[in-house]
Amino acid sequence: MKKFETHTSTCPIVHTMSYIGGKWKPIILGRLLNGAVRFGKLAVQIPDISRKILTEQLKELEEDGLIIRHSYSEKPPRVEYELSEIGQTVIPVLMAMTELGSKMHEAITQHKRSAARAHR
Amino acid sequence: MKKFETHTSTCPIVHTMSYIGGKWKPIILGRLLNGAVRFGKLAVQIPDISRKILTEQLKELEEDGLIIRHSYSEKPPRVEYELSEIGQTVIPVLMAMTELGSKMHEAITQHKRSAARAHR
DNA sequence: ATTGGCGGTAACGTTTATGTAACTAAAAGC
DNA sequence: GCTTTTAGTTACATAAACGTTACCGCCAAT
Repeated sequence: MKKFETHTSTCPIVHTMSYIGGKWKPIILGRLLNGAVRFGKLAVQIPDISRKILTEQLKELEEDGLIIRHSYSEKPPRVEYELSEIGQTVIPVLMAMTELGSKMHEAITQHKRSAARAHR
Repeated sequence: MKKFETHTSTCPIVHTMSYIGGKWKPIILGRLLNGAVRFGKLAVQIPDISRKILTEQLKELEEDGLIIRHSYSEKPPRVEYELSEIGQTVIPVLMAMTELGSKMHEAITQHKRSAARAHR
């Protein structure tokens, strides 16, 4: 079994969280799973994110090399983002998180109902 | 292939992040993989977390039903935390994150070196 | 020359997460 | 009833993340 190191600067989990953690990065990455998507489409598909934050997160992901930015100088300018090779490696984690999220959410909702019932 | 929903309140990834996201929760959960651990030991094993935050995060994990708190009224009081059944379900994600973290960190470090070299 | 779509940036404000220091509770042994 | 150990809590402060609003730069079509 893998070691779960403690020392903050060497723990692999800490690294993972620093690259794909935060409120929006996993969602953005999830949107790029099926190929390149342009900026405007991302903004529409993730309605609750502000454009500023979207730009910011995309820039961080690009700096870390998880995504690639393609800028086409066209009639209306077009900018697309797609997963890089490094970015592809996060797919299993995204899948595991998706898998877990739906199951766990039900279980926890259930758990909280019981807990609420219990302390009455 | 799984759907990666967008709507913030239904996206499974968002749920996952809300339960095990944040700076410390994945680390704490990682420490509980091999069975119950007492409060003091957690504090020692995760040196950079303050006791207040540790308490706080443990309480949240307990409220969500991911961990179980056992309090023994003994000579020096003893409190142990262990993964619940729900908590066990996050193990695959933790493993995937660990797996990813070490590989990706190297790749990204490498990538950033090249990027730095490029813009000189 | 002006308008409209796209992909931003700048200045500023708010919220949420995390941190520090000092204090408390409970029980066993003396 | 005082001390020691463990596991907290309270009050306060700081930092990191996120959000809002308004504006900029480019180009093609009118």
